[in-house]
Amino acid sequence: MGKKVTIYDLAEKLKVSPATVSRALNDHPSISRKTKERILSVAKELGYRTNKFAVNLSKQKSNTIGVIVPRLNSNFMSTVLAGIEKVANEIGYNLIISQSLESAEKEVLNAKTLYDSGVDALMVSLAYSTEDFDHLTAFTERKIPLLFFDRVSDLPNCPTILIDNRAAGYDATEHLIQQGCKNILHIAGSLKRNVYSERFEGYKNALGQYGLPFEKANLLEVTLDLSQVPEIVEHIKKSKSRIDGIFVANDTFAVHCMKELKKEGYRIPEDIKVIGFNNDPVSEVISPDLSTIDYPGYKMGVLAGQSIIGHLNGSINLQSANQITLRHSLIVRESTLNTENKTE
Amino acid sequence: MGKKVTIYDLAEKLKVSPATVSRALNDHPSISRKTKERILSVAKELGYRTNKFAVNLSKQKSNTIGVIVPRLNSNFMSTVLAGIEKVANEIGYNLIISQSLESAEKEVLNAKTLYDSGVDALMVSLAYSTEDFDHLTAFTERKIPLLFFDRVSDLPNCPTILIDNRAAGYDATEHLIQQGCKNILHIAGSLKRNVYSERFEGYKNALGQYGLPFEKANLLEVTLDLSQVPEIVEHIKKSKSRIDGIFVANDTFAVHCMKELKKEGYRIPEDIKVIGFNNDPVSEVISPDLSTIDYPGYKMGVLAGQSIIGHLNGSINLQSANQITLRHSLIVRESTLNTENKTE
DNA sequence: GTGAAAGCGCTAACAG
DNA sequence: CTGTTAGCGCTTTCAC
Repeated sequence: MGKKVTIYDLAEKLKVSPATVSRALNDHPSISRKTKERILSVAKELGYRTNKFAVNLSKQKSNTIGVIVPRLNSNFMSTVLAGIEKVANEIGYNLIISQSLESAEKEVLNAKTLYDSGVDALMVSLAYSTEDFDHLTAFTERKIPLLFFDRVSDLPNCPTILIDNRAAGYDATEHLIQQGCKNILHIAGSLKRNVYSERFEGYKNALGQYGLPFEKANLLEVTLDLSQVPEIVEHIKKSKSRIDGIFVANDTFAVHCMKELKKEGYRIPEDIKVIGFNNDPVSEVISPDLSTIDYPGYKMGVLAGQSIIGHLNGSINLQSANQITLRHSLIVRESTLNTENKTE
Repeated sequence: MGKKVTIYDLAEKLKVSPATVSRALNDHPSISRKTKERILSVAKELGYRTNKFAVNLSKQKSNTIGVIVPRLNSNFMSTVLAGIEKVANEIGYNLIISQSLESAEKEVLNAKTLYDSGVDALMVSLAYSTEDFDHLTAFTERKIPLLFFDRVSDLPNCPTILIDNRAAGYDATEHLIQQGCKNILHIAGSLKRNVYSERFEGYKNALGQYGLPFEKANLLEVTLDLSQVPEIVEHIKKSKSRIDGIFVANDTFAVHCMKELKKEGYRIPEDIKVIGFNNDPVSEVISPDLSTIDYPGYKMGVLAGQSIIGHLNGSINLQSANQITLRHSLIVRESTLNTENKTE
């Protein structure tokens, strides 16, 4: 592999113009089959490799998609990313991935960097603390496709892809109610984010629907950091009216609550039933295994990728903000088993 | 935010040359404090944003690091990536992440793409099926730093970062032996990859050290796909001499084996002891909780990032191929508890 | 301390 | 079907 072969080298060697070489290399229709072949063969022979820097500058695009996620290392997010990467990779786009670590400031910085890097599109799932979206409107103003997934915003004209969190929250809560729970605790993440606020709404709606009162004390808004598990359990122990069901906004946290509750002598599902969210691998490993809401992360990634690529190719009209809602589903396992017959 | 402000616009407005503007923007020493300030202020005022495409072309570098991993969506890998991203992000490098999906062909393709994209450095963790490394030598030939982590190669002059898999395999096996196991099964991944072959070696060494014979039938080389769990369990049930210990090359697989074994009536650790590898979150969730080897993934990512950046900055000599070995540690939990006193 | 000018390698409008 | 000619926006010698 030699050093730096350019289209000029090829042009010179073949006694044609650089333009012709460029066209041949890009399979331009108006180049004779013959010269195309000659050029291609010499290119291969000399080990020519196209210089993306030059292409990018000339075309003002980079064949690159930027992604900002709260964090890479959660099962759900890495699964989504795997889906995105797969489709991006297949059609030859590179993926620049950055994490906001749930910090709005970092999200802003990342957005700036990606903007300056000249990404052709941006996909984001918002940080906990993000409140305004100026760092993102810069993209839409420049007509750079901007897509939200999972943790979305209400920015106009931006495709979003998510599940119906309200319905999912409703389903989870309804299930607990149907299994006999009367006093259900809900453990939520930051209510600034749609995913948590809507799950909470679903929870409230279900309570209302079944004639159960919503107690303020039964909503715990936390960061879902595992270090908070003990205080949650403490809360449950101290609760005036006995809590007999918990709807947790994610499986990991749910599972660790279960562990702690079991240590404290609670029997699940006899004393207290638990349902999580996400269908994380841990939900199948805990004992009793955890009822949950299946969240199709990989599919979400794939669809997000396809959607953004559609916009990039102009095959979808960016103006008509479209929203894709994926189907979730309730997964019933042992942690919410109705044991009334046995325990009564 | 206006449209496309270039250094020429600034130059014109300020009656200076583009060169001066460029220097000022890059904080070049030979520009007077005064003009520097003027330029900077006008730049801000006009909303100037540097065009990376032009910079890249001019400098022939991209401020971008490529990463190829087998897959994004494993807890271990996403944790490593989180570490890499953190340090890359901090010093202003972008990360292009791609997955080989354990396929050598895809790895080759990804390498080509990243090469053409002009990444300044490449970090890779090899696919199962990769056998030769021509797709990677292209990088070293062009003096592009190439680093391996976790699944490494023996390519000369490439920094690698890993743990001592042989010692870790030894430790795991030794632990089982010390807990009274006499007939230990080892479930390995592709023995083409250092991580698995060396864990296997460690296993064999430990057996030898303790005077236990190594039975070929006790080595199972699998893809570690969960669909293989049933056949593993079948193997255990059918084994001539009763298997009393299993050393599994990763926790996820170990955990699912445990579930299946429990279903089949095996008591863990009484009938059979199990130890995994990675200290994956699931290892703490299964019951009995799983003994394992702690694998510092995040730290590995951080160090890998720092190492490659050191090379990029020239602060480390690329020629002196260095190898960083991280410390692993045995984590003893219930799944390997010696219950002899109780059961005898 | 600042300017002029030559690239960096490729693309694309316009001619022929 | 092919060549000419400007860019794309920034960096960087080499002068002054």
